[in-house]
Amino acid sequence: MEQKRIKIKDLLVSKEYGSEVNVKGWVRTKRGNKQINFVALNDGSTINNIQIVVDVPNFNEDLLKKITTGAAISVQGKLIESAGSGQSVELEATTIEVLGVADPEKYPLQPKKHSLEFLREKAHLRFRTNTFSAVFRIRHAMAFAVHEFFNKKGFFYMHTPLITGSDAEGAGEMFRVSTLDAKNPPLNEDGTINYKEDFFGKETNLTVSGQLEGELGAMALGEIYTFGPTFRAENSNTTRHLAEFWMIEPEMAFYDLKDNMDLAEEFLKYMIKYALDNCMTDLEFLSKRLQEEEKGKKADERSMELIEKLRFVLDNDFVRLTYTEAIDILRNSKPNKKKKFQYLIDGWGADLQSEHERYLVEKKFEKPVILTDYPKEIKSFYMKQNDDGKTVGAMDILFPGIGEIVGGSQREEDYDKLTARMKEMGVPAEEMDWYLDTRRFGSATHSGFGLGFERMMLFVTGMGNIRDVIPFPRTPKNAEF
RNA sequence: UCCUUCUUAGCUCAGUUGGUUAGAGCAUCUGACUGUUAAUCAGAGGGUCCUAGGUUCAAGUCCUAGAGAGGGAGCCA
Repeated sequence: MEQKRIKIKDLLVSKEYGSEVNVKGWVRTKRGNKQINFVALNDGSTINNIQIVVDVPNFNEDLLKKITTGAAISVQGKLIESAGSGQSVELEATTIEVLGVADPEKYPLQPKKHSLEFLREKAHLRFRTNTFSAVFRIRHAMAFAVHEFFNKKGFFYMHTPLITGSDAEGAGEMFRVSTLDAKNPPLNEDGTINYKEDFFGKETNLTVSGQLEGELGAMALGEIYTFGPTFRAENSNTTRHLAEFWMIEPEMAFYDLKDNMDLAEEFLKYMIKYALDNCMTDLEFLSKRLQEEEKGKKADERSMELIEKLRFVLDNDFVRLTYTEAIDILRNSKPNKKKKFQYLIDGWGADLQSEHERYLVEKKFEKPVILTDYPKEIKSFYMKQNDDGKTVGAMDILFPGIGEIVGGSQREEDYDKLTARMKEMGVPAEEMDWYLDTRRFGSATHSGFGLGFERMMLFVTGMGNIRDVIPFPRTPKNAEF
């Protein structure tokens, strides 16, 4: 009689030697000789494999031939203490069933190391590798940690729309949503497209941010957060941009900028701690992988060991400084004086380039930095205008190796100041009447921020390319699978 | 979008100044081996040298265009 299936993760810590169990999974490797075969089997529950010991004379030769890398098999067997070194337990097979064969001539994943670029082209199968199964188990844990953190704090998870009728969010190029015939759209008399005929009777796009809707929720429920997909049609080709990514956007009534920073720092540390507490075997694997990869580099070019890096961020306060202070530090910095920066800092007002952010985070302070109070000219219309008339209550959190991971602000709560700023920046107030109602009726101090989930994933897993921390990346010219 | 590097076997790569039949490691297959750990050893099969033009007696190698990929920059999360 077939036993109930046990997951390999549970089996590996089981001490019930002699018990009959069933495991199902995918073959990683098979090796051996005419008398004995060893099959490394993985079912995705853990990065570790169970070693199946096959006494060859007891099995049909054709059956054993079908057990190749990638095949799905079901094994009935006896759990025993391993006779070899390298694992503590193994499964002595009594019956084996091949559930699905994998032609070794055609199966793309070979029992050897593959490049991340190659696996990106095989994104539908890369879950079956150690690296990607580790990354996506951690991704699950991080998503769970997001909800756990906010739920514990009494925040409400709010679903903001993915299709938006507003094009004033001001966070970048948008993807049009339309059911009109692209070849023959209905036209107005002046030749422009008549969107009154479209599905929603107006121009609609995929959301670039749930923030504005999130503010509506916060100004009633108190503290809310969103966690959902976000779409940007920017032609960005970098290791840290996606056209479709997941963003977490908390929005809190009665929080000022400092409260906002405190929450963001606590949140980031919570996620890191969650990974350390729950994903250690996967982190250890990724750390080892990273170190192998960096073996070729010089000692001073190597990054801090992954787990050490996570603990370091967890144990240290983030540096907090204003934009103005940052400019002073940068202006007097060695690379600026020696003209090593590509963009030299000479005055106040310009946006920081990534070389400047990297200097602050990786050279000067060597820990995460929260920059606040940016010039109003380089920030969005909804940010709280400071009393100096020059800066706004913005805060960006910069992480080593990643750059900007969080962008947030205290929101402008004053109706007159907000509308004046919208006018200056050409934001159409008529379309935003619903948003302005929060300032008309019961306005109050409130703040929020956005965290790019995949950027957090980059940091926690130590992966170098954002395409490798989301199952099916969408980037310019690429929407496979 | 800009700058830059790359595209040769299933994978990772080598291929000299333009010159005979394009190589290696791994993977695959076959064989050997009674406990292997990326098993080991021996052998075999495997090529649209990214695509299209061009220069030349002769192009994987030089030139032009295109496609795709990596890295960096900008935009940002």
